Amino acid sequence: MPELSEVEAWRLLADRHARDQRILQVFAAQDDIVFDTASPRHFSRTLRGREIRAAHRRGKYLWLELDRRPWPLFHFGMTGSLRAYKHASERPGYCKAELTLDNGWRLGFRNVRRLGRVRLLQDPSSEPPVSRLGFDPLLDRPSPEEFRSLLVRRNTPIKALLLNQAVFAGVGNWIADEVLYQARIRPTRPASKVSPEACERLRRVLDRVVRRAVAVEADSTRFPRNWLFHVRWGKQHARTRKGEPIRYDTVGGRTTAWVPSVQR
DNA sequence: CTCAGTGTTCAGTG
DNA sequence: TCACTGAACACTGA
Repeated sequence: MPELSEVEAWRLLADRHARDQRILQVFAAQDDIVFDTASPRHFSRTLRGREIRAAHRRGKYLWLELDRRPWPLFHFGMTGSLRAYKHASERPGYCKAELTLDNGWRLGFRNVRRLGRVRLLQDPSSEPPVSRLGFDPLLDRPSPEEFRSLLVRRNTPIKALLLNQAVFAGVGNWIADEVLYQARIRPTRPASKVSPEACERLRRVLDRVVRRAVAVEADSTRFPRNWLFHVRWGKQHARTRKGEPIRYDTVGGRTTAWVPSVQR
């Protein structure tokens, strides 16, 4: 699930439930893949008793600002999520970390495929991996010139460039397909060959799609009806709402849903 | 049983 | 060193 809008929705969830709350208890699963640097035991001991000041996000990374460093950083991988609930009995399956707060709420980090990560860092915003991220479409508003400069001298397909977190932080497979469809650009088009007009459409569409998805807290049932999102997994013979046939190809190493009659 | 998936990293190539 | 590609990682559900 986790692209920019989902992670932003979880940031809001964490911020609402945990801001100015003390961490009374920590559960950390025995999992040295998800806890790839700080051990579960070290994670628990470090966080217990701390107070949460705020939740932050950049790209697909989420971290908590505490009253004392280090701070926890979360990445959700392909199948992670964050949940809030009140009782241990509601702890979701594949829960890798859970914080119990003094207001009674619990925050649970779930990760089925174990491609997600939990780390402890002194200053997540200024050190890798967050410091290596490119512009974040929600936090940063690049000018047309700045945006255009991201595409020049790039020979990779525009779809692959959109997935590059060092360039477009937070854009994942569905956002990339959605914005290319709405901006009417072929996913395979080399980034440097995207025309200035198409580049400007892309900038505006990316801004609009991300803001809209965040405005409904990433609830896809509330995405506008004409978005490709709703039909992109219809698979064979899938069509847009207007009846345009959807095609599936691998671009940038990922399955790409696109509409040849619209994206030229 | 096989395969794909809302992601990232790293080895290998040019 | 840089840009880029494709496989590996891990596990569930179709």
